[in-house]
Amino acid sequence: MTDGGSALGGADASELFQLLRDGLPRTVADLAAATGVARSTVSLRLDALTSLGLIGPVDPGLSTGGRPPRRVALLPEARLALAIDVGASHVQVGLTNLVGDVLLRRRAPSSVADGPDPVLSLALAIADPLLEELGRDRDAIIAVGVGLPGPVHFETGRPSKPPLMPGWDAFDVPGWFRDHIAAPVLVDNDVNIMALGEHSRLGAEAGHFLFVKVATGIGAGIISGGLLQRGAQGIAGDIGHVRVSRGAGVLCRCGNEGCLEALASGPAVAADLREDGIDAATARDVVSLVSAGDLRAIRAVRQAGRDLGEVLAASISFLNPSVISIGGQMAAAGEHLLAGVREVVYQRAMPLATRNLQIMTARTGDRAGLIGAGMLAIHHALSPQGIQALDEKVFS
Amino acid sequence: MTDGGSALGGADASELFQLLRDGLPRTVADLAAATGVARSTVSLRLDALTSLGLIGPVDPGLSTGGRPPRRVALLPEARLALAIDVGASHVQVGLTNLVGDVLLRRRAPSSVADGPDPVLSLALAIADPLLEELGRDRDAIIAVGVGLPGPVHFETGRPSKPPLMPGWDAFDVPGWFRDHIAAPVLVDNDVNIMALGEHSRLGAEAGHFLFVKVATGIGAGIISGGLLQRGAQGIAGDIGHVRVSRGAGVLCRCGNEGCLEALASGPAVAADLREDGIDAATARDVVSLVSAGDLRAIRAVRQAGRDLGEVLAASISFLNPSVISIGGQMAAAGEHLLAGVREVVYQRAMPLATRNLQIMTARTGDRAGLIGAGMLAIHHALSPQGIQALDEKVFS
DNA sequence: CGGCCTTCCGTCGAGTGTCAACGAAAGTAG
DNA sequence: CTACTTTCGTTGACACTCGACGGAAGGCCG
Repeated sequence: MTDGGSALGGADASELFQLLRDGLPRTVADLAAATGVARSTVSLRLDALTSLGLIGPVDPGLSTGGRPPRRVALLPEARLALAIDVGASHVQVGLTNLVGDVLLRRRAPSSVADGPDPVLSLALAIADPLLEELGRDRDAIIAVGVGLPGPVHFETGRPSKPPLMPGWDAFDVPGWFRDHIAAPVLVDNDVNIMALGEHSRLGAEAGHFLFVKVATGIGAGIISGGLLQRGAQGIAGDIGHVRVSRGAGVLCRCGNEGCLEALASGPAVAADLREDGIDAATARDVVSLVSAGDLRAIRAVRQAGRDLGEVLAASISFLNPSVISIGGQMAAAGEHLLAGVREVVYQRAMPLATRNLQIMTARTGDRAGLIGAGMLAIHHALSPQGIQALDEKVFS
Repeated sequence: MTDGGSALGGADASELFQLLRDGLPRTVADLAAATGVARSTVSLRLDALTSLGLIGPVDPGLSTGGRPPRRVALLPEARLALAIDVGASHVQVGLTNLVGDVLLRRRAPSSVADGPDPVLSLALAIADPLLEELGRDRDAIIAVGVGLPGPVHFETGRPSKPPLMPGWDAFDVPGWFRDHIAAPVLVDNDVNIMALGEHSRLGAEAGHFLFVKVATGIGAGIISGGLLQRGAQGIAGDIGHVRVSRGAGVLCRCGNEGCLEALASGPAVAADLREDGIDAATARDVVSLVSAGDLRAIRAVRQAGRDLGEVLAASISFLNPSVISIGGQMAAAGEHLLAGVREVVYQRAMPLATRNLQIMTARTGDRAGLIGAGMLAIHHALSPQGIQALDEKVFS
């Protein structure tokens, strides 16, 4: 059966595999009950998956008076995902296992404005020593996830008219990788990637989830019904240029006035502080001041939280999320930003929508993007189609 | 094979059927190519579906030099869907065929505040003569769709704390029908239903769609990636209580101030006009005045459009829709309302998001809810699971 | 108008995948 | 150590799917 063809039984082994993707061990009887197929059939399909190397036996289950059932589970280290988080001034590269744990990661300065080839080459140059450290090679990579700081046409993996990334417009990122790694490449914008990363570390209660990145810009990623919502042009969640009430007369780099980003982003808060004679230029400076207990910085951050809360109150009415995570550099200002957000949200939004709503700072911190890039890659590679493609590749 | 069991071959006939749901005729070869299974197998499955009565032969295709291929298609009148649109003061009942055409419909005054039993009984009492008019009976009904003017827990079909519907809270609507019609019952809130109805009459370009109802209240239905987005508590799209800039000091019935609904709803515009000494009480009065060319009414409607546009500009940034339809009674004021909306939207929203965005009045008018209720019912009944359930029911 | 060609339909045997049953295996309890 | 319980791997029966084949239905041409 494995002679040049497929090892997967009825091609339904990939469906069975979906149950094991969470990494938890299961007995054959569990799987038979969950899928409705006979135990003997489950056994056959597990053999196929085992021969692919994706699953393996783990310690047997507890005996209930007879022979203890054997248990199988995903082998998390069977393959790796390569996660690449491209920022404006840095690139972060990591390797994750199949459940999304970041095994190794490394950051390096790199200007996205240098164009695709230098940045992606650097990312690969970082990845190789990481692979070596784990004793693996590029063949161990089952998929690549890439986050870029601008709008991306997800289906093709090409950036679409990114404002901050000269030379990247319509560049075929998956095509570039094709010469270097024989694995599928998924590309999405950095906020979506971070949303996926943070979402993956929350429980199932976060089925309707909003991730907000507050840094140099402000953006959001929407996960609804377990799916990332990208919108018609892939720019859903672009909340940085929604007008807020405090914004009359405040000009934004987008050419409009009163945008959220012009009031609540890191540079905007820093500019506010400079007007008070405080030396601050970036989000990082603001966070340092807040950490140091500077009252004026705290007040400014809280006001930024209120501005953000105004927009989030509207988004809560639209989307009715159950969890909102706030990440990005400014999230390091922690509770002060959130206090402002909550103040306005609980005043403005409808009680039913806020009753079970959690608003919190992102748990994943600066690893959100990397984790998300890994999750995006893994999600694709371990999908039924991905498993079948892998099967055809292995038994070619 | 049909002796007490299932007529559907490998239970995959229901998958094949999905291709035929659009009502277009297809040849066996078409279907074989589309599904990847052998022509002979397709033939067998079509036999099973034919014996269910859902599909049938239509005029053969054009010969390409040999025997012309036979073609099969959905029989749209094989079954009916019962559509019920419950409004605050009226109930509208209709019968649709399997592609969602409304065959007959009737409206009757009915106060939703009378409670579930009187309203639903009335709906059935209207439905029976309609059925008779078509020469059918209740057994012809394959599913029931119900729209209610308040939040609904979709999975269970129970209203959840509706403000305007005393006696309906947590009422088991599908359970009520169980004694009267042996068909699945789907319940959703009226705005979602209208969104489904309007969406079904737009082309595939409306994959990311926003429907806005402007009447006594203001609400929205979101369809993203082809799926209706209901949010964590099923109250997504509740945009009536988002604050707008013109709202300082304007009290809303929700207890807050500055809500969109307090400025741009039918009653709110009517109240504005009364301040100018014009006799107007409801949305209907406002629309009449606009139709009559009353300049003050036109100006008020346009201003309401601007207020709405402010909220929609934000929603465009969040969701990045490709089409926005505006329905509800106030939509009858047509271009004047839209002019205000467009004025603000094109000023505020980002160019990329508005570049390919269509903003229009709902094509389906006051039939939106009815069509949507029918589509909801049909969508469920003709899904793979629905077809299998039907099969088991017929060949029990 | 009849013969020939093209294309499609229905049937039938071969092959494959799935299932329930059965005996062997691997534990626990006394 | 024996009896009992539970699970595992195998195996033959059965159902489903596929490709092939002969017949059927229509167009084309002499």
